[in-house]
Parts: sequence; C-alpha cells; structure tokens
Amino acid sequence: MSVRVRYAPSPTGQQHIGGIRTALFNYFFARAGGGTFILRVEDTDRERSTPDALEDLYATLTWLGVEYDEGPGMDGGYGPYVQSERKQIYREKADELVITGKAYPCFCTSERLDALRKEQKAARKNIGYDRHCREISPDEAAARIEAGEKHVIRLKVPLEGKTVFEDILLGQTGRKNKDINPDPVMLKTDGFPTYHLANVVDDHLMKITHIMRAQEWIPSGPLHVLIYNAFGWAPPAYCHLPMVMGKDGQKLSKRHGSTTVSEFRKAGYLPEALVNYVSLLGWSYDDSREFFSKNDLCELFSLEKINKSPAVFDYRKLDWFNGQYIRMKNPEILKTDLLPILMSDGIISDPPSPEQIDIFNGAFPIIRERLKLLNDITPMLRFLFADPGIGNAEDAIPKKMDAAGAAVALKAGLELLSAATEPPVVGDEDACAAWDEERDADFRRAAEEKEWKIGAMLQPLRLAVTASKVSPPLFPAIRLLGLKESLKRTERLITALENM
RNA sequence: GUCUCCAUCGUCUAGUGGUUAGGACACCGGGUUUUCAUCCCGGCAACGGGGUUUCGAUUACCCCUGGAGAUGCCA
Repeated sequence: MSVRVRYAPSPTGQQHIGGIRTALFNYFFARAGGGTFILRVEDTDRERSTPDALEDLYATLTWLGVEYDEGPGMDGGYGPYVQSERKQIYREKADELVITGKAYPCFCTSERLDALRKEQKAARKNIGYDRHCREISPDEAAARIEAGEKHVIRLKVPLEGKTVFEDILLGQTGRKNKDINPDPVMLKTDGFPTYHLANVVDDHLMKITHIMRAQEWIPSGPLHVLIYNAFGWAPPAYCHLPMVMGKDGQKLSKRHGSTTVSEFRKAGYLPEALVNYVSLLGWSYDDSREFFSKNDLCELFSLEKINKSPAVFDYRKLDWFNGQYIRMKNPEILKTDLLPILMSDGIISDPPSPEQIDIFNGAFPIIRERLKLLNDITPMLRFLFADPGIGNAEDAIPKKMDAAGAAVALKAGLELLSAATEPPVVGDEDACAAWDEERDADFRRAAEEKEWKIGAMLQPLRLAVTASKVSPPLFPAIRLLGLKESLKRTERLITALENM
C-alpha cells in the first residue's frame, strides 16, 4: 500500500514554524517514499477561521515550494478537501455513532458546563464532563431533539479498560479509558464536527496511511483510536513529531520573536534557508552534513532519523543559514530578490532608472557577502542613492587624533581623489578593479610618506562619503557614487571638522 | 490536581556495552582586511541524580528529579 500523508492545518492564523515543520516532514516523507501528499483545510471552527489565514496558507506553501498532490483545487478523488464543504458527511457519521450506541446526544448548556468546570477547579477535582446526559434514553433524546432542543453529540468513552496506539517513534503508548476526556463532543451545536471527529473521518475516507503531527497531540491519540474503533475502522500509523520550543523551553510563541513564515519572509529570509533550518529541528541526517536543499530532503528524509525530544528554535542559527544561502544563491536570481526591497524601501524608484540599476549592479558584488538578511541591503546602500548628511562627525576622528588632524588627513585624501582619473563604467569589471587598485596604491603611498596608518586616512573619508563608520569597501563606494559627489561630501566634512 | 511524553556542550545534534564522546551555531582568541562582513586557524563547553544488570555503563532496566504537553461545543 502506498503512502498517503496529509498536512491538515486550520486556517485560524498565519502559518507558523511549528506548522510548516509538520507540513515539511509530511511532504518529504511522501516524496522520499513515492507517496502522496495531501493538503486538507480544517476550517470547522467557524469563529476563528478566516479568509486571510487561508490565503496565507497557500502563499506560504507556494513560497516554500511545497506542492501538494491532492487538496483544494487538486482533486484526487477524495475531495472535497475543505472540511466546511464536508459538513454533511460528518453529520451522517455522527448519527451513525448514535444509532450504533457509540455516541449520544447531550443537551447540557455551555453555562452548565462552565459552572461545572469552575466547581471542579475549586474542589481541585479532575476536570471534565460529568456525563450528565449519557444515560438519557434514546426515546427521550429523540423526543427532545424533535422538540428542537439544542444539543451536541458526545462519544461514549468506555469506563473501563485501556486504549493504546502504536507510534513509530514512541512505541506503544496509551492511557486508561477513565483518563481519557469523559465523552468529548463529536458534533457541535452548530452542526459542525469537532476536530476529533472530522479528523478521524477524513483520514479514513482519504485513506491516510501515516499521521505525522506534533507531540501535543499524543494525549488525544487514544481518543482517536476509540473513534476508529467505534466505526469499526483500523487506525493508521502514528508518528508524533517533537515540538518546537522557544528559548525558555516553552512552546514557541510570539513572545519569543517571529514565529510566522510571513514574518520571516518579510524580514528578508530565503525560503531555502528556512526550509533547511526547520528541517533540522528534530531531524538529522548524519554527524556532518547539514546543508540540504528541498530536493535533497525529498530524497533523503526518513522517519528513523527523527528525534524524540523537543527542539529549541535558534534564531541565530537560522540567520547563519540565511547568510550562507545568500552567498550560495545564483547572483542574477539574488538580484531579483534584492531590487524589489530597495524599491519598496524607497531607496530607488519603481521602476528603477538605468542609472540606479548600474549603481546597484556595481554595488552588488561588494555587499553580497555582507548580507545576513536580504533587507540588510537598504541601510548598506542608502548612501549611494541619497545624501546621508554628515552623520556623527566625531566618528570621523581616528584614534589618537583630534578634529584638526582628521581634517588634515581628509584634505590629503581630497587631493588624491581630485587627481584621480574619472572612474570607469560599471560593466567593465577589469577597469573597475584597476581603478580601485590605483586608489589603494595612491593612498598607501601617501600614508607611508606622511607616516600615517592607512586607516587614519580612510576612516574620515569613509564617514564623509557614507556618513557611517561601517560601510562597504571605500574605493568601490566612491567609484559608484561618482567622484564629483564624493569630493563634495568630503569638502563638507572638512569644513565641519575645522569648525569643531 | 490527573494523565502522557521527553532528558548528550548555552542551542541544534552525531554516536557507542569499552571512543581523547564527534560536528554545526553561539561565544572567546588569532590570522587575512581600509571599517564591517566574508574567509581561514585555534579555544571553550555535555552524557541530570541514584540504583540494578554487567568484567565494564553516557548507551539496557527501575526509581527520583527536572522540563514540556494535554486536560474545551479550539485545533
């Protein structure tokens, strides 16, 4: 029997790290074993499901490059794949359970349930439904339903015995039936199923072979098995994935930092970096390899290498991966990622002018190895497209020098630049490199003559041109900015220093 | 409260009945460098505790401790 797995998110918020980790593992498992990967939208919570969240789901999967074989818009004969469109199926299945005596209608109001819970909490007793309606006779129940009384359908959980399931990672686990939620709701008052019913019914109807989901679902494993049993179905194989935690060991959440894929995307992370890093949360290949493309994972992924213990999400390692992937990325493709950022940040016009494209292309090689996030490009290149002002003139003064000294050093630099030839056009790489070399030689010679450190000449100049202590390499920066503008900014800083 | 799961450097992890317990990130130091970054070299740092089995346990088993998760007409 070929593998059929699914990712079954509920569209109640943006896709987050934990969710897509589950999606990825299911996807890789399907691909590695020639199986089928299914997307199922579990929107049975009418209160919380939103169109925005649904849109985010599709956008996220597309961005990550996760393609599903069956799902909304990709019918494989088991649709529909959106649970709200399957309402009738659950209704029938719930009725079936009532008829076979595996479930019963419950007329308790949520007010009564709230009061009950409060009472139990105060008495420090076990929390849960008191099975108040379990013994109502079928006739009475039918009559009350007939009369229009609101009700839910609850599963009749056996009072005795134990229910276990086999987990690929954990082995056999389970719990005594008396420890399972007392008679959980299968069908809500609004006629929609709860997660438990819909999930089991769909997994069975869609012929799912393996359920891979986070370990937070372990406690409902036995309950689900009970539901399968009630229908007379065989449960699929289970594989509960280790959870993703924050720095403090608690379930990863907003207070730890970014958690949604869209946030990472907006912050300038590459999908290949995120996929690679997230895949290593609870899974590993061997003791040395840690770079994996999506295609690698589609081949190499295996259940045996999944870890049992929870993993802490390390933002810094993700950053490192991102820097690595930026440097590995095809330059032309990387440029198409970078340009829109400069446009939306208002650094260059939209569409960019030919001059702006030239400057960008010229700057690209020198900033590429400096980027950790794509968005880092904006602060790095701003000075090339707009006058950054003087900045903090104090920063122009090298160690063991004063403002006057810095002004003198700057003047020397100004002279050298004034005497320089006009920089070549961006396309001519050899000429550009040569020009940069010549400037370097000029400044070294001058520094040596005057017995200055070269840094003492370049620091004030760097500040003059970029208004920052930190910048891309200076001579390429000057070349791209243009001699005229560079000299203007230099003169301006000299004046400022002399007036300090 | 009850139930369940988990336990190797700060973090992600590899690994074994006998190893100097390996790698990566982070951190620290050094080199390259006009700053920053990249890159290179080096360093720091772990088997939670107690028992049992065994010639020998980080590795198997038990207990403890610690952490987490679940206890909804949310998923």
